[in-house]
Amino acid sequence: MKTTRQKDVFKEHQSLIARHKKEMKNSLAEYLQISEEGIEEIFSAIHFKSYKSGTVLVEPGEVFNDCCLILKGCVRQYHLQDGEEKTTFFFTEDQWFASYYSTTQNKPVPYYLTFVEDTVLSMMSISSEYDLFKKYPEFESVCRTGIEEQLEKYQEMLVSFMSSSPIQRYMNVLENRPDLIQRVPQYQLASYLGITPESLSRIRKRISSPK
Amino acid sequence: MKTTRQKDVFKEHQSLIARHKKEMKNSLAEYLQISEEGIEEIFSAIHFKSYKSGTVLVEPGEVFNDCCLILKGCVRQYHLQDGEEKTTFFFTEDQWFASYYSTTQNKPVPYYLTFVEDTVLSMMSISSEYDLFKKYPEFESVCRTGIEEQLEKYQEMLVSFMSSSPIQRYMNVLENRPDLIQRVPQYQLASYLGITPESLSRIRKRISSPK
DNA sequence: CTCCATTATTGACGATAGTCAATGATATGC
DNA sequence: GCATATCATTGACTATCGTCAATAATGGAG
Repeated sequence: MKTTRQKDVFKEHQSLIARHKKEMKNSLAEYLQISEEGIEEIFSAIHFKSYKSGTVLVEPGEVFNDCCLILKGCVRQYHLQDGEEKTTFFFTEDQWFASYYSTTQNKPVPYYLTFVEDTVLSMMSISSEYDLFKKYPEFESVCRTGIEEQLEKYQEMLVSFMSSSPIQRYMNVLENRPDLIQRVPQYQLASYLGITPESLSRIRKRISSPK
Repeated sequence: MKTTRQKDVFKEHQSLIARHKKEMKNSLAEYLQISEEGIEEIFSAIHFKSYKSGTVLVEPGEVFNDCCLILKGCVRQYHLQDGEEKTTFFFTEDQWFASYYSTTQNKPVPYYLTFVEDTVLSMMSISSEYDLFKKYPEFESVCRTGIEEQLEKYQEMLVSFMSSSPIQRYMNVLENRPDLIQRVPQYQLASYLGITPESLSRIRKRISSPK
């Protein structure tokens, strides 16, 4: 994006959105054995939106009502602790996030969600999701399966984090999400690994020159 | 349980199971607006079982097919890493666990589930769960909500673990799950906090005598 | 291109964690 | 109740991390 003017980004995103709209409709029709109108109704609840790098999607104190899927870009979740930013997640292409708790209990989230890059999201409000669940049990089934997968993924992340050292966690990112190291500033990656930027810098040094 | 003979434990568990059966049927009828027969069918898929402390529920290499709710007792999840036990979860009363991944993909789990205490579980095989979902969308709805809650809980645990130091994690357990400190051997708690038993011992000392 | 703000690296030092070994305390089985 | 295995604590030492401060590199804005 470095030398690309915003206008171009926007244009690029528009065609990307058009492509994804088509794909998504096809997937819906493929996975759901329901009427054409049903597909239309579900599809029309999905919104596509383009965001500029550095902007904020949600911040502490706000209720977060949407389920978001990343079509392109990167979203960072973090909160402030004693004035320090603690980065807890990086969401990238094909990952989704939501806060059912915030929506159903009408409670503000305790974290920020910001865009690390120019980003394109598809999103559905959780209240329409719930309405559609009632109307189309098959849709609920598909989403439930997705939630089960997500649950298992977070369990694994927790297990992995709990049972490894900072250096192992860094190697783990190197292996499983190598793109992150390019996409994300190092001080954000550091707190994502549960350490300080200085420590991460030294870990990288240790790895590159294993004397 | 120390001075209780196994026969007594069993008897105690039998009456506990009887009580929970009644309660659970009532809850089903309360939360699900479906026919009497539907309630019966769902209820009959739930099994109640009593386990002795120290025994194993699942071990690496086995496929884990049940969704388990703890009525009484404590289950520990751990795996071996370089010959070391890494404890990753303690499940206690009213908590549930399952591995949808293991069941649906027919893949063995990579961890042990063992009983830290004499334990009573109610369980449903995930395949019957899925069958019942098809037949009773309302049942799926209720379970889906439970899974959403669980997902959010694990996200929060991960955030909490990532953004705190060993001593903060210990204080966190002291605050949120004080019973664990009594119920669970310290070396297991240590690896649950991501540290060695020696370090936990020193942390406890630091806290008790803050010179 | 230059300037300036932000980010990354390095150094020095104290605090904490890991490791290995020894000793105490506790539980468990016989 | 005693013997033994397991678990918890302590000590000594090393490695790593956090902190604070200084310097170097990077990247945007104008």
